[in-house]
Amino acid sequence: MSLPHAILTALLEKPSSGLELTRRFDRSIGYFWSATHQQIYRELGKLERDGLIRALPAQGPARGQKKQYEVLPRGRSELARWTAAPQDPRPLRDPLLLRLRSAAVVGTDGVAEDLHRHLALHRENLANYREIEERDFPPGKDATPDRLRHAVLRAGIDLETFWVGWLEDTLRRLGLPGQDDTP
Amino acid sequence: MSLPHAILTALLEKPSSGLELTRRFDRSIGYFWSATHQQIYRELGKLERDGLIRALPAQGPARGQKKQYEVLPRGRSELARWTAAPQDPRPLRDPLLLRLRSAAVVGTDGVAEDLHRHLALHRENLANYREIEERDFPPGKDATPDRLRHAVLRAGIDLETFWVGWLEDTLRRLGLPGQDDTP
DNA sequence: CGGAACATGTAACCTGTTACATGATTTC
DNA sequence: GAAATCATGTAACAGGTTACATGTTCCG
Repeated sequence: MSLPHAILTALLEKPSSGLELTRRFDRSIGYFWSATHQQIYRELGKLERDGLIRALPAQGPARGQKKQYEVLPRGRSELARWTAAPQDPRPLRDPLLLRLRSAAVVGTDGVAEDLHRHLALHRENLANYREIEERDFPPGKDATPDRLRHAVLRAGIDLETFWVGWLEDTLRRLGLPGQDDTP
Repeated sequence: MSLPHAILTALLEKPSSGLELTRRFDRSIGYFWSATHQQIYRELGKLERDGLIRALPAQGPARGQKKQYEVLPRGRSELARWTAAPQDPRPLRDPLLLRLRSAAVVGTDGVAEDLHRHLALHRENLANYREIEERDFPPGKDATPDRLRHAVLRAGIDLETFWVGWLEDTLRRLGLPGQDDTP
């Protein structure tokens, strides 16, 4: 439902090949919409067949040859249509919360260790996002597109902040804080 | 990957029929793991074939007849195994953040209205969760299972709090706060 | 008896995941 | 010329969504 629109957005920001897109989905775009290269190639084929994007002219066989894509007018208007249309917020679906609920029934063996691991990962993400914020959004950049991209990054920062705080708190309340809960 | 374990948890908390499970997935469990009745019936069949749960003895035809399920020992140990096993945090995948990023490219038409709608929905959820907290977790309930369930609810509350704050902030920064941004 | 609500299911489809296949280019 | 890396793809499967089908019980 959203992958094609993620790809259209990425290609409008900068025309790319499949592999370049994959790389970008491992960095900036992937921070809020992840995708593997298999998904991306499949979707690129579909978008091309539907006339929303096209491959820049290239000769020779397909395999192993770089293929650059760009968005066609129909692709841009489809993206504009999707962006303007209302959408309901997706219900939360988080395995970690489910796991705590099941731990309330079958016991907490192994859970605290994994919460510590998650905590470390979220701290890493948070540090990473903060670096990006300092680098890409110094005070003063005020055009609307920048404000929108900054708002998206802030969401990432605030969500990671939430996880770090919640995990610290939960570990403390479980009485199994381990050795490194307040570094 | 997690639906069967959500169902096992729910059935351990209280043996239920398919429809009762569906109802519970619309309330408490669904707050962090949503599922439709079609998914649930499909999965119940699979869990029964695999010997993790069983239907309590009932005669007559299947259609239209209530069917109560309970967890078998193998089901409980599978749930315990899953709960103890490490899992990586799922990468974020949020259509609303993607939409803001695309709005940075194709324009913000229609976006602010929908952000207001989301804001109202998140405020409702938040009020709902706070009521549940007051009702189900008065100060003093301190057994570990309660602390775990309370931690899960706190995550819901904190996440909704994040969304409300982020949406208010984003609407303000976009300069399109509408009429009811600080009620 | 007829309609509403209860209750269980089937089928088709779409999206995402995992494992593997294949050709091209670079590097030693 | 062998190995590593770049680059594009295929196939099979798992999980989630949407639409529909069917029988039962309750109530006026």
